[in-house]
Amino acid sequence: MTRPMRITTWNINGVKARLETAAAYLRDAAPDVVCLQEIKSVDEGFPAEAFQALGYNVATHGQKGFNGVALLSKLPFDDVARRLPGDDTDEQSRYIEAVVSPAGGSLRVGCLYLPNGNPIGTGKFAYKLAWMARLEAHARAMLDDEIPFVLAGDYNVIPERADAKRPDAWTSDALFQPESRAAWRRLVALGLTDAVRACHPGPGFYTFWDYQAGAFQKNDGIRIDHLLLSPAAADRMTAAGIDTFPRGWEKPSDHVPAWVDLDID
DNA sequence: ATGGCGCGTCAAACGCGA
Repeated sequence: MTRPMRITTWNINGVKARLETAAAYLRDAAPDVVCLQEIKSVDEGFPAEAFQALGYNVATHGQKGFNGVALLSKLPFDDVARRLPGDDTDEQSRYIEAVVSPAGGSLRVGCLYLPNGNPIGTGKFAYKLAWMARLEAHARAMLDDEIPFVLAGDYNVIPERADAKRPDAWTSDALFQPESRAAWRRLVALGLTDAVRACHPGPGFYTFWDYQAGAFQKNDGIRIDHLLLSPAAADRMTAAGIDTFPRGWEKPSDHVPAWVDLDID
């Protein structure tokens, strides 16, 4: 029995500040494909060599100071796209996708950093909702073309009350607004599978804990990093989970890795 | 209930995140 392909998403909150932490995790967990968000680096400043030394091919879509996403893959990839379709004026680096082709069939992997959207009632929240509509249209187009895919990243959406330790603390936050949650539900309703939720039905699974107020020590977390699978990808899912332990390391990101295993070797 | 952090930019506070 061959090892399944593991796809991991991780908002690392600054690739340079997190290089040692990320390398230690990747050496140990050895995911096949990694979607990184908030690299906070331009492409030329991304430490690609450090990841290549761990056996990864690297593609980045960086930006100075903020945002920025990257794809790492042990298998070669092609058809790299660095924009989410639907708005040619969007200057923020929040999306990169590529096609990886294990023996069992090719898979398109989209790595996304969905806008935070705070504070609500501003252009930032409108941008979040517009971005989600573009993501939905893109997912719909891939489904229409019968392309197997995984859309993985920091969605900045708390889907349900069970996805927060203290849901009432988030009611006025863009991450838990009815409009944000409705847009998430529309995405799922296309026929996509929330991998971690499908494998872990209960509460208490979080991917983010604020740096402040000892949130991690109190397990005062939220689940906002997700992997959505197309039907064909979901048929191949063997496991999914969240690796909480890097949050307890020195100089951690405020997010932790979430992953899915697909049997498509 | 409250206060509480960290990163990048740039060289002191400030924007931004969630």
